[in-house]
Amino acid sequence: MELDESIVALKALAQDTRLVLFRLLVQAGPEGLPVGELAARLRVPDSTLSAHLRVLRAAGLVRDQRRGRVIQCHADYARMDALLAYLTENCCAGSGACAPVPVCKTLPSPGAQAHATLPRARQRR
Amino acid sequence: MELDESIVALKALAQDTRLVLFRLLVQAGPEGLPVGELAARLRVPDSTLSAHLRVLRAAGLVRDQRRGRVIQCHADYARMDALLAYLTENCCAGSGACAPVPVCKTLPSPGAQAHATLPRARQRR
DNA sequence: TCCATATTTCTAGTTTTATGGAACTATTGG
DNA sequence: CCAATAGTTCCATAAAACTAGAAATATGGA
Repeated sequence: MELDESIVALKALAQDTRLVLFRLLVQAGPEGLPVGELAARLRVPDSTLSAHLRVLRAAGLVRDQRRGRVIQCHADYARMDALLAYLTENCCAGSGACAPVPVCKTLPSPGAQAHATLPRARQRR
Repeated sequence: MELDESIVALKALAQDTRLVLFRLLVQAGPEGLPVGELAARLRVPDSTLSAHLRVLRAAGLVRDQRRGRVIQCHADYARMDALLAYLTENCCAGSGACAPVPVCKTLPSPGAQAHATLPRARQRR
């Protein structure tokens, strides 16, 4: 991972709601959780949650897939590993003081890598 | 490290200038670098650099000591380790998908090893 | 087709962050 | 004490982020 991507990922995690959200997804395992379930657990309005999810998706930390009406989200472990590796290599190991990069063996995610994002919203008004 | 502290540390690193700045300090080793040297290398005005340093200090990632007129800054490796440990434990290992926590030590001590197990979060439903 | 459910996008208001000039503080040396 | 150097704080401005209601889109089922 490069500097720019790392910044985006760090920004994505550097916010209370999003860090808790991401943690929830990580703990939920490869199956992940539906958007609605996340909103309920975090007690945040749908639109707010959606905004946060967008940030995490843009950072590559969360992916999802539509299952009927429900969109199931899951953490991208490999991406998180890449971030940790970047930090360990560039902001820790550079000094020679740190242990080797932690290599995470990613569990194959169920299903896919596709974003279940809507095609494109029509202009309203 | 707790959630709040992690957020502060993540916010501190989630900015181009500050991440590069911190990386510089890490690479500079325990000696660190003077504030003026940092400003020169990053090509930012003194006041801007000072503001960034303040954020990194507040996050506990950078410390400094005055040597005459010069203030010498250095990275706090232990703090960075704590952040990486938090992320690994809470946002990675919770899934059982990741390797042990990387333990960085400022001084070489053979006894250290990673926390292998983690508090598993409540399963849903 | 029409309706209910799930989620996103739009929009606006509020807050936070980043930036840099100018003034201020601290330290050293003459 | 004075001047020079190293940093910080103060302040204003501009940009970005957070939040959430309302409207729009997507899907499945009766």
